[in-house]
Amino acid sequence: MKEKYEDQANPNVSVDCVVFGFDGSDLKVLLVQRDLRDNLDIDDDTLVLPGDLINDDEDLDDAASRILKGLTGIKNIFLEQIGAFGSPKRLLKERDQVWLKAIRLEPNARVITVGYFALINIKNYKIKPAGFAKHILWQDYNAVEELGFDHNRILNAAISVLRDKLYREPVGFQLLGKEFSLHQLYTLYNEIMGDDIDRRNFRRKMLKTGFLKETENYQEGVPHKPARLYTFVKKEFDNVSKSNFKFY
Amino acid sequence: MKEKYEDQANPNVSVDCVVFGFDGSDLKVLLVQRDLRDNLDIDDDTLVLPGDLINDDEDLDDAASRILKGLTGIKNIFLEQIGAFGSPKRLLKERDQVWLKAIRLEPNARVITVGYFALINIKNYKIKPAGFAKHILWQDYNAVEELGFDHNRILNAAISVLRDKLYREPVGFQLLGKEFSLHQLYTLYNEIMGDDIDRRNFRRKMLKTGFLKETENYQEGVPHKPARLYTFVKKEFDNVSKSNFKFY
DNA sequence: AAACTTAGTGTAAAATTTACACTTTGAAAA
DNA sequence: TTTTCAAAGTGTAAATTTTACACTAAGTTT
Repeated sequence: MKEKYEDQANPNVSVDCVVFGFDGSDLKVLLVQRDLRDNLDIDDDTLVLPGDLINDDEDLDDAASRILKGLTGIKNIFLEQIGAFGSPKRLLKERDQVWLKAIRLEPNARVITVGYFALINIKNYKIKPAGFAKHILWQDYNAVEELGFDHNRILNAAISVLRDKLYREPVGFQLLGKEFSLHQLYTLYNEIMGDDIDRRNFRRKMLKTGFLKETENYQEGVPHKPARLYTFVKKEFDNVSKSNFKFY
Repeated sequence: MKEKYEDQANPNVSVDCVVFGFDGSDLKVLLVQRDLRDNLDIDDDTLVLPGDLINDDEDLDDAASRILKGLTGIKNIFLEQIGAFGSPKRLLKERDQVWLKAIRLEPNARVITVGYFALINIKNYKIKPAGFAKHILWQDYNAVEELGFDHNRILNAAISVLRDKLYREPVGFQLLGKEFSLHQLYTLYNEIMGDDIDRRNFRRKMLKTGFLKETENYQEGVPHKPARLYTFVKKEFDNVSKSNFKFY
């Protein structure tokens, strides 16, 4: 495995991605089991965020895109930087050291990592089945336990950023399909914010923004009155002065 | 100069600090003229943000603190990370290359930098005079022109973060002395937000927060009615649920 | 046809935000 | 000592936004 990094990887800087998805009722995070991913013969079922060292000629955003492309096959994912994580102790847990020694050319190098968070529509994009699939899982955000390295810390930072953004920018739409019902959007907000939003007020406020355009389509195959589907109109959002804007 | 970095510096990661100050009417940024700072015999009056490579055993925040301690002599400065800046082209301007070759052991190394922003009370802390002083200046934020490297980009990110924070958290107080008048606070908000805030509404809203405690002291030496001075009570802020809180 | 499930709708009260102008106080100038 | 200057300090009414709250409609399943 080691030669994988020989050419161009910068031994001191990595990128890790928190990929959020929403399955209609729960917030999910994409995790990988690193020993399986890396085909290592070590006893280690530790879950980690997808990540990698950056290449020396590669921008940070591009490194994150590359990783996500590898995982999902999708090129244009909503992706945003969270920040840099650089504790000198961030790689010192025992199992992390075992993994590093097994895979890195310079296992003792100081590595700082740059966290990204990505939002994808879990239904549209099946995880690329090739090779990867069995080492990757969508885990319930609330069920995440101890991850490798300092990845819990990165995940915490990501959820904060997500909540903050959800409140001020129309990012929630990234997690849903092109057309969605107001109820789906409502469930998403309620779940991620952990809050108890008034359904009627939420609906009114969302519609008032002007970012939602109603379509002529309705839910199908549901055992109750089908809801009208809406799409998100980005143009409208860009027009509005973003400052002071609150989403619910 | 080169030996300075030999021991422990990590050639691939640096930290740059945007230090904001407020002189009572204008927002200021701390800049350094790098050739003078580094005692280099090159013709280069380029201004840059204070920054340095990190040491290999040093956390990112600590590196930023170290830099600010060196500049100002103060240990506990309000300091927050902005994010990582890692374009592979960020060091390629011609004058930047000259500087790198003059000072770095590995001038061609890929360097990503982590931006920080700091708020200090410009009046309380004179810039450490020793050696540094003549290479350092407080420049009007609005008068900043082209800086070295990608530092304009970092500065832009910093001002966005500052505005955002000012709006939601009581960070403005970091820029003022322990006791301050409402007018000073008002001027600060008006200046940084570039906005035109109603004076009476601002006053009412600020007082209503409960974070301000009035003292028995008044301005002295001003050629008009002296204003009552207030202090900031952090305890109150921590009590309030921070979410949804808006400052003006 | 009845039961179930979610869709979809309006209003009144409370809270917040906005716009707006005059009097007070102390220092400096006349 | 009187006048002038500059900022301090103060209240209200109208508009807007937020909140709390409950029933009918529509389609599916039993």
